[in-house]
Amino acid sequence: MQIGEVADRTRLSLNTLRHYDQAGLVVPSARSQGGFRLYTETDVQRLLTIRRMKPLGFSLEEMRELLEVVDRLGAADLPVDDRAALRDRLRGFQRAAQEQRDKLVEQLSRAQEFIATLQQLDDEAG
Amino acid sequence: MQIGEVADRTRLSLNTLRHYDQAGLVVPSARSQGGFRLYTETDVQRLLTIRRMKPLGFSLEEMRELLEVVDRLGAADLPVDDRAALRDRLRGFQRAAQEQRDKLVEQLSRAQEFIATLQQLDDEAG
DNA sequence: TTGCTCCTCACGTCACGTGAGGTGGC
DNA sequence: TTGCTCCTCACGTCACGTGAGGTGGC
Repeated sequence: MQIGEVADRTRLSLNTLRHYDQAGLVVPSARSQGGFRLYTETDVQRLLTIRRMKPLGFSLEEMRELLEVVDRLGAADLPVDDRAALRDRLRGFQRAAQEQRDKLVEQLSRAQEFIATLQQLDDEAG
Repeated sequence: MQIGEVADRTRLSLNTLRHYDQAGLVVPSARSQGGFRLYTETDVQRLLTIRRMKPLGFSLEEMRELLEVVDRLGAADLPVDDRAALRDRLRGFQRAAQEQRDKLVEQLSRAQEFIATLQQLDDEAG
């Protein structure tokens, strides 16, 4: 799949996709002879996951780490110690994600208040 | 009120306050002899309003414009034409705010899904 | 061959953050 | 006088956006 189709499917810009490639967040699985980025279905799923994470305010580097942890946890034969360490890191991300979600909820309700204030102002000006 | 107290009350950083000053978004009402920024209660209220708007993703310039419209609508003697024009601009901002809020709500639910996925992964790894 | 898609620099932008070096004010 | 708060540059950063000039591929 070329970058254009991926951009359409993920609603991410061409530049964003190139930026994620350069940042090592989602490196396309292959390149064509001419150097065109070639994405697999798995790559696209990864990008969609990233899009879900974005509102939680993680940096690209943090998202890269989280995805790495998730990938490695998926591996079949993993030493028990490694698995435990990975789960600890995963829990750290979980906590951060939940805190960020709580903040988002609060921001949303403040934004809601603000919108109500605008409405009131409009009514008054009528 | 000096910048430090304002930072505490608004939970905005010193740098952010200076940046808003330079951007013309909230210019402190006065300066001390020595050049210290002096904020009034009105300035602080303005900053709190901005904090409410921030999640809606407006640029500093757009927030500046919106606040100007709101301020000018508050004026007592305003030609009818001006008032109508200001209300039009206000409605534009209202629409943008509502759209942004809708997007935020959607992002939040996607983030929620993501958190659930993380939880599931953690459970499975147990 | 044409035209659409893609490529890599390189520089710009937005909203700040981070020192460095210096001064104000109770 | 001391120490804490504040000041202005100037440069850095993060996540991209925006051309410029060139090439790939059906």
